[in-house]
Amino acid sequence: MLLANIASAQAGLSRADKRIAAVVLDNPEAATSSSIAVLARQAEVSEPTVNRFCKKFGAGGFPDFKLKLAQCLASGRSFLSQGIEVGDSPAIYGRKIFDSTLNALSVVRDQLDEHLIEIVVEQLVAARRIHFFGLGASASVAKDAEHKFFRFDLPVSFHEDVLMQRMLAAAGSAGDVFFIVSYTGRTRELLETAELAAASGACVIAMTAPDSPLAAQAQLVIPVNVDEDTDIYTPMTSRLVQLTMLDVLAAGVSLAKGAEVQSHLQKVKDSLKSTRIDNR
Amino acid sequence: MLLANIASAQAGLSRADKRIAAVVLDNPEAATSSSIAVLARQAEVSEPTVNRFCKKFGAGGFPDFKLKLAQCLASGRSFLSQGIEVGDSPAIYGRKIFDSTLNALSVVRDQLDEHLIEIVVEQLVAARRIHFFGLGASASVAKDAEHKFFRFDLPVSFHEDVLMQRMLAAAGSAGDVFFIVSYTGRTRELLETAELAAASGACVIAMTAPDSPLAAQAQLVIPVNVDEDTDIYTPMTSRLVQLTMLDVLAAGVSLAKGAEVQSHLQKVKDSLKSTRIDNR
DNA sequence: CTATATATGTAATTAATTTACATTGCGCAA
DNA sequence: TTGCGCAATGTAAATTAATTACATATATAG
Repeated sequence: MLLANIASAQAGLSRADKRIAAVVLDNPEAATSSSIAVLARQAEVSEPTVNRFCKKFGAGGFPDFKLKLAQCLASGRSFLSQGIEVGDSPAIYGRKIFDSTLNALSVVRDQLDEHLIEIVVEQLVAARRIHFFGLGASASVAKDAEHKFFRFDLPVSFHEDVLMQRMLAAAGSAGDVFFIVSYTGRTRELLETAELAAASGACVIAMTAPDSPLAAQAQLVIPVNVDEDTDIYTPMTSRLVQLTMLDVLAAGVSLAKGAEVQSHLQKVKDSLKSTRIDNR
Repeated sequence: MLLANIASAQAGLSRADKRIAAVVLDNPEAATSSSIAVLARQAEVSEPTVNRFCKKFGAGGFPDFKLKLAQCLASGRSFLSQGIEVGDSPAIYGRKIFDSTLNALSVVRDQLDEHLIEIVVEQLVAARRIHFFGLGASASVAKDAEHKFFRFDLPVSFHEDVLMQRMLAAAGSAGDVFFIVSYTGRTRELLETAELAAASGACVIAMTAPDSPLAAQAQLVIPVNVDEDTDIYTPMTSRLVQLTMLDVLAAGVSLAKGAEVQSHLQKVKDSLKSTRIDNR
């Protein structure tokens, strides 16, 4: 975050600030453990200039700046905002992908809407039936959700077949929950399905981009607005954010159902044992 | 890392050190931005005692200690090794889940095997056919892989049907790649499928626990050994690690194929346009 | 070309950290 | 029990780091 700010602001900085930025960007790790005097010397700049530089970037002072820098590095954002390029070695593009994923997750973590989670969990626990719908890349997310919630003895189903989705949506009623996963929130079929479901009196929960038509249609929206380049790669980080959010919801459901799910879990686990080669 | 050390050492500390540890563990965030004087006051201890405490835990001094603490927190390990408990609010269990996910990913990031990635990418690019197999929770990972690699114009298929998997494996030949996803690496059906595939001369790539029977069977193993509690929750973090590894492999494939995939991507994207309500 | 604002540096001040040394308290042998 | 020795902790001084106030330089608009 901080590093990215410095990098992007670099062009519009004054002479001295440019030199400081260059030193910091060149070796951020070193910067986190140097004193203001060392940094000033390296940038060939006076100490107060370094201090002012820090304040310009939102830090309370030099120590605070170092702190933020360290956090920025540790949170795996070192390769942030650096797209994958043609010459990248596996180690480099691997790191870039992990870093951007880590970044996306930590941003979402810091913006978790406690109240929303509470409400969605309530809806899921109370539902007569829960349908997970998704298409394309979001289908595997929905599929994962089905598998996860099934373990908690919820009446779940998953469909990626558009016709099935429509039929179920049209046949919905109060007590049914339609949980629709979509990265864009603009897929026509899912929108129509959401409309049908809403019209039939069911509860529509959308995990999608917050400003999308699908979000507008849904009763509850779990916002997933990760900026990413989908030109070359399919949604990567957004999908992981979605899955992690589902993990959170699943945890909420299991806490809400409490002991009730334990026996069901045991049955599921027992049924899996015989499929493993050493019966563990 | 640091926090975990302090927590585990806590019992064997002296009176003053115990008090410092308690203050730090109680509010690590605050500790990162307080001065040694403030911390000493809170722990009702002298400043040099705090300083010595820092050095005991491998820091060069108090500032270095704060740095390490900040890194530890920023890397999403604050709630680490703290399981979800019954009284947890959504904000708490949400954070715990995100934190453990973040931690798992950053551990894997720091252990990426560049050479392995290179080899797997080569195999995928050269393959005549690629079959993604998985069962249960791993099925949605395999499904995601299919969707992702399809975009790169690779001859992919996905099956979660055990019979289909067996038939395809038995009918395999050199040039076929069987990419098998399994958390445990002990599922009998997948093992037998892997044996069949290997016997038919195909290449078996397993994304699974490194010390499992499936790993032993495979020609290439992408190790995913995340410790997690699967008693209550289905594999969460391991699944995300698997998906992210697949993202890395996909990036590798797209880099390897270069311009060749661009036109295919465009075709896929064009075909999706009309399914979106505003033709974006 | 001057007035004004902005950027940078110098030196002094203040705060933070570390070091050196003194004191306390505790276990243990005589 | 008493006093020796050692580890733990504290005190105060010295060092180092960071910030502030102010002076000077540099650029910019009129």
